[in-house]
Parts: sequence; C-alpha cells; structure tokens
Amino acid sequence: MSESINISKKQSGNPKREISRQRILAAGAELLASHGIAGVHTNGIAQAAGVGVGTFYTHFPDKYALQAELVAQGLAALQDALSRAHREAESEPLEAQVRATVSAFVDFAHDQPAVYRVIFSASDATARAGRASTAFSPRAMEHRLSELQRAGQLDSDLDVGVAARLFNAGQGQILLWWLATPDPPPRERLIQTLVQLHPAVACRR
Amino acid sequence: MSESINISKKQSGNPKREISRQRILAAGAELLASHGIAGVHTNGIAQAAGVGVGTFYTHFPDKYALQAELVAQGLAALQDALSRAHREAESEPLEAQVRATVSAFVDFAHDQPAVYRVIFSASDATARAGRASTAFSPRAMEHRLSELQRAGQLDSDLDVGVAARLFNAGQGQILLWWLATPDPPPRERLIQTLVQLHPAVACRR
Amino acid sequence: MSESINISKKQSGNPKREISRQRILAAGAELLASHGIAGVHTNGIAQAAGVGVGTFYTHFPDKYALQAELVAQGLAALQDALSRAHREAESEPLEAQVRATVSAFVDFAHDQPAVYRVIFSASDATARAGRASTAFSPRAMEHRLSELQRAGQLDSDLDVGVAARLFNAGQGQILLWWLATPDPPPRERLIQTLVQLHPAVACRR
Amino acid sequence: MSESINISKKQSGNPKREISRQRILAAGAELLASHGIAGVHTNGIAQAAGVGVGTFYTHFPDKYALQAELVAQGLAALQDALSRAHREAESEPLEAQVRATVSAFVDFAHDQPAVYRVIFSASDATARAGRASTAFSPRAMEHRLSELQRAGQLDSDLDVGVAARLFNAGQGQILLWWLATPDPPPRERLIQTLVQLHPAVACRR
DNA sequence: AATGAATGAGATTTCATTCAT
DNA sequence: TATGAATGAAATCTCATTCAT
Repeated sequence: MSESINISKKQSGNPKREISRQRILAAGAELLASHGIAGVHTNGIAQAAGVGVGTFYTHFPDKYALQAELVAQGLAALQDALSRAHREAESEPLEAQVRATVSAFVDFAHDQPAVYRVIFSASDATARAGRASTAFSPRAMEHRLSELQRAGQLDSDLDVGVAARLFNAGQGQILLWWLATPDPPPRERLIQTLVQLHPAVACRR
Repeated sequence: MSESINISKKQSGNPKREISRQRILAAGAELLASHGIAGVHTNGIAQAAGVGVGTFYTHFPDKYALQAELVAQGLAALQDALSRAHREAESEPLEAQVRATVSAFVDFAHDQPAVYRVIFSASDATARAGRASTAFSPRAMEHRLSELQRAGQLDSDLDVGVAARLFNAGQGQILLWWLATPDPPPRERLIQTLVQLHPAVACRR
Repeated sequence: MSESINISKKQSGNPKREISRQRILAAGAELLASHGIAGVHTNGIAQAAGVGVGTFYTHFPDKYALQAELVAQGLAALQDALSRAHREAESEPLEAQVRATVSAFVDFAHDQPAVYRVIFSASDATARAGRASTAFSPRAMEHRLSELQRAGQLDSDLDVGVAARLFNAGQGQILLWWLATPDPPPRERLIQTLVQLHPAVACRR
Repeated sequence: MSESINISKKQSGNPKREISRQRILAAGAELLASHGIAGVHTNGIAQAAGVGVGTFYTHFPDKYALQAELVAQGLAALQDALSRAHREAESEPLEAQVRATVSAFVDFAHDQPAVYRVIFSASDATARAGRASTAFSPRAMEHRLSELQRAGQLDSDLDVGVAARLFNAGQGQILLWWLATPDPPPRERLIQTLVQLHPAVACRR
C-alpha cells in the first residue's frame, strides 16, 4: 500500500529496468498460459524474456509472485472493462446491460488471450492466486440478482449465490474453450447464447 | 463381476496386488484432491498408501498415470451414474429428466468428493488427462439440445454447443465450490437452481 | 572342489530343475551377448527364461555368477575344441597345426555366437570374470612360441609373451567383428589371413 | 587457437565454466578407467571433480555423454599423434614408418593411461561410444595395406580388412595389459615385437 | 543492476534382493 | 521348490535460488 515510500534512487523511473520487467511479464504470461504454473520454470521464463536468471529474481521473489502479479493486473483490467461497460449501459433495458458486460468479457478474452488464460487456468487446487474461475467477482452479480429477485423480476426459488457462480464459472471456462477450439462459433452467436443463459435473462419473470 | 474364477495366478487377479493398487488409488485421490498434481510426490503417495516407494512404480509409471487412471475411472463412474439416472427418468417430463441427471451429478460429487475434485481440478493448462471441466461429455447434452431445438422446444438462436459446454463447465466448477465452501446452500436448493438454469429448462419454448 | 558332497535330496537329478537352469543359461547368454553385463537385469533374464524372479536366485546368487558360469563353461568348451584340434594335427607341419587351431577357434565362434560374445565382450574394466580377451590362455601359446624360439625357428628378438597376447587378443576381437559385420569375408579367407599373421608362421625362420 | 577474442561473453569462452568442465573430464577419465561406465556414478564424478552434482548436469546430459566426449577427444588426439608420426617418417623405409606409428601409439598409452583405458575399455557390448578396439581407424591402415598388396609387396592371399583389424585390435588390447601388468616388458622390446608382427612387416614380400 | 555458473535439496526412478505363499 | 509382489537403498536428474563478477 505505501508503495510510494522507499524509492531509494529511481524506481520505475529507470526505463531499462522497466523494459526488463515488461519482457518478463509478457514472456511469463505466454508460458503460464500454455504450460501452467507447474510446467513453467524460472530459468525458462528468463530465457524467453531474454534476460538473465538473476534478473528475474530482482523483479519477482519467485514464479508464483509473477503469476499473482499477472492475475492481479489482469483481473483489475477485466474489472475495469466490465465496470465501464456496465456504466455505459446503465440506462438501457436489462438484457442490453447483460449483453454489454458479456461482450466486454468476451472482448477481453479475445484481446488478451494469454492473460485471460493465466487468470482462468490458474485454478490448480494448489494455486496461490485466488481461484478466479468461481471466485471471480460473484459478489457484484449476486447482489444485482438479489435486487431483481426482491423486485419480483427473478424466479424466487433461485439461489442467487449459486446462480451467480454458475454463470461466472461457466462463462470463464467456455471462453478458454472458445480460444482454443479450432473452429469456434462466431463472436455474436457466442454472446447471444451467453446472454440468453444469463440468470437475469433466463429466469426473469 | 464373477471374475474371481482364478485367471492362471498371474494377471491382476492377485488379491495382494489388487489391495496395494486400491490403497495407492485411494491415497492418490485424497492427495491429488487437496494438493494438485504439482503438489504431490510419488514418495508421499506411497507413504500415505502404506506401501514402499518401489511398489508405486510397479503399478503406475509415474504420478501422471495415476492421475489419468483416477480421472478415467471417475469419469466412467460418473457417466454411468448419469446414464442410469437418465434412463430411469426417460418417460418423465423434461424438467424431471433434467432434475434426475443434475441430482445424480450432485450426489456423485457429494459421495466421492476426492475423486470429483481430482476430475474437475485436473484442468491445469498442462493437464495430461483430458480437460474434464469443459470437455466433459458435452456431446450427449449437445445432441439432446439439438433435438429439442429442431422440435421447436428450444430457443432457436441458441448455439447448442456453447450452451451445453457453458452449463457443464459451470456445473463442474460450482460443485467444487459447494464441496469446499464452509456454509454451503442445501442440496435441494442447489439442485433447484441448477435445474432452472439448465438450457433445456431456462430457454424452453 | 568338494562339489559332490551335500547333495541334500536330489540335485541335478531333478529334471524340471535342470530345465529351468538351462533356460536361464540360454536366455542369459543371449541377453549378455547383446546388452552386456551392465545392461542386463535379473528380472529380465528370468522373464526371458520364462521362470519367476525368485527361481533365478535359487540357481545363481546374482547375475555376475551367471556370467561367470557362462564364461567358465564356454571357455572350457573352447579349450576342449582347441586341444582336440591341436592333438589331431600333432604330426602335421607347423602351419597346418596353426590352421587347425585357428579353424577350431573360428568354428566355435560361428557355432556358439552368443556364448562367444559373452566370453570376449565380458571385458568391461569392472568385469568380475577374468578378462578373456588378453588373458585367454596365452600361457600355452607363449610356451609353444618359446620352444620354437629356442629351436631357432622363430625370430629371436620377439617377446613371446607379447606375441602370444597380441595374437590372442586380436583373434578374439576380430571374431566379434566378423560375427557382427553385415558383409563378412568368407570363412576360408578369414582363416588364411589369421594363419599368415600368427607369430609362429609370420616370424618363422 | 586465438579464440580468446571474446565471443560476446556467453559461449564456452567463460573461464570459470571451462575450469569446471576440465575438472569433470579429468575426474571422469580417472574413474571410468578404473571402474568402467557401470561402476561410476554421477555423484562420484562430481565429488571427485570437486563440483556440485548439478554442475555435472550443466555440462553433460549424463555419464554416457561424458564417456563419449572422452572417447571422442582421446581418439582425436590419438589420430593426431599417429598422423604426425606417420608424416614425419614418410620418407623412411617401410619398417621405420611402421615403427614410428607403433611408437606413437605406445607413447600415447603411456602418457595418457586413463584416457587410453577409457577409449579401449569402452568396448562393452552396449558401449554407446563407437567400439574403439576393432573400429579404431582400420580404414587408413587397410588402405595402406591394399597399396602394398597391389604393388606386390604384400602376400596376395591376405585379406587386408582382416589384417588391419587384427593388428589394431591386438595392439589396442595388448597395451591395456601392458599398462596393468605388474612386471611389463620394456618399451623397446614391446615395440620391436609389435613392429615384427605388423602385417606390412610380417607378410612383406 | 544484470548476469549466469554453481549449487544441493529433494523429487524421480531403478533394480537387486527378500520372503510369504 | 517355484513364484512374483513388495521393498528401499542407491542412483539419476531437476530446478529454484544464491552470489561472485
């Protein structure tokens, strides 16, 4: 939190150092996406990033910290995109709101596939990073669904916690499949299906 | 099951050998479920199973083979349970059919949590075992949804491949959460929510 | 030594047991010939022989004893063949005598290639069996060459110990090559060359 | 040899790394010579070389690669010594030429006994390194003998391939004996005997 | 600050040998 | 006596981490 303290000389001000860091993050994202945390080695990351092994350790204490950083950054960016999408669609009807966030989600996966895969594949039982797939922000959605339910606009025997998590987890996983499958359905068709199956749309009263 | 008519003495008919194998599988399931493939070591499995290190290697070439075996066996048992449930509900109305399979799925997870977690957590990007979470038999469900769609009983702009995978992946993940969360919703409420959000129910015409 | 003492019940009288022993010796010869002592494992020998692992140990204390037995038996048979050949050619001229023993040697290699290869390849620096290639009976030949030298029929500045070992080692190795090479020279040509280069022939006065 | 013009810093130009490598090669030669490939362990080599276990593996993938390297290097050095000897004696009479190469061979064995033993004992049936004992450069000698034979200076019913291999194999093995025997014949007497039994000398017309 | 050679703890794997059946 | 499952000591090998340059 008190990150701005203790900048001994120049910190992120050093351009060379920042380049190294970015190269490590990029190489790490790529490798983590395709081999998983267990299949990735610090030496390999350093080599792929074109820096020395020792350099890796001047930036991150270990590979898990790198993964955590990627997940944290990625999750923040994703949250950002979703919030913006939601905000912009605020005054539209419910289904359009849902479509806006789903679209933003799909676009994020499409635009940053490596980061996306790191976030949603990092769900090894041992993963130190929070389990994104089910844990990913179900709170906000759960809360929204609750409101709808109280307003009588959502099936009353739905458990909103379960519904939120079911959709989030499914959405997270399906995009991993969408990114990897050789002959994926078109973006619009994918989005349309996700929207239809979103609890707020599917179980609306 | 009347295999025990003595198959020449060699073969896996040997009872001592079979006991070892079962002990290893049981210990492996437990450890894999809680630590993931990267966090378990052959030594640890052997110790937990109460056998020597070497014994492990007379049964499996390495820990990945053990994991694969557990996934394969577990998946077969799960398929079996689902098929049986579906068969028994064949003549009932659609929603009852869906409820039957969802219930069977939930019961499987509840009754064999370790195996369940191995199957649905083995989805490391590098997982050698087929990726259960999204890959888990979406074919059968996809086919069923197609029929409904052709019969005009399912929303026509739904991509059945996506719908099937979305539900399956979500269902697989949510049960991991249900098994692990400290204060889980009751079984009936969980099942009810899953049924309502099943594509065949949620998007029926 | 006192082998005939302590025949507790029936020893080589048991035909089944003797069959096992022969199967182990045969399988062992084949495997040792093609993989060397370091590349052969007791389990593998037992399997190739079609007996249980434990059975191997009721016949030999370890694989080195098996090798030693094969080398000893083979060497005895070889010595026998050479002695017989020498005896039968005793009254013939020197070159015919040499030809007789060389022929016998070549025939032995040709007729029992596996045993031959075990004997003459067992020359790993660590081999427990005596190093056949240079050690193989150079005494007899050395003695014979000495006699010729004293009789003025052999070059006097030849070291007979070296000469005997040189020829024996060369002969032993060349037959390994002859057995293994895809397009070997015919037997007669091989023998003729060996005879010509035998010290007693090549350096005769 | 003027490689030292600094090749970018990486590469084997690194002096520390090169020292490690040489220590491993030296320790490996000694151990392989006295215990054979089956009797040496990577741990032992590393310890004898005074480096860590891991260091061994940064230089060679396994102990067989070390052996192969030693054989390759040694064989190259030997070839070099023989070529030089032959070149320097080119204008001398045949017997002197033979004596020159035989002397060079003996000197090589005497000066680098460990390497010599590695090369000529590495002839386990499974040896991964080319079988030095019979395979050692018989081509050059074979060719030389062919010329003599065509020129009518060598017995015409000699198979030059066999003759070359016989002498080479015998020479290779006899020096192993010479290095190991407690009371070896003097160098001059050894060389004289080898020269006399060399095909080109022994069977000259 | 960057580097990469060296390191060794620990994981994996092999295989000779034992022993209950 | 024959068997082969079990065993664990010992070997192989990996890889995160350190540290001298």
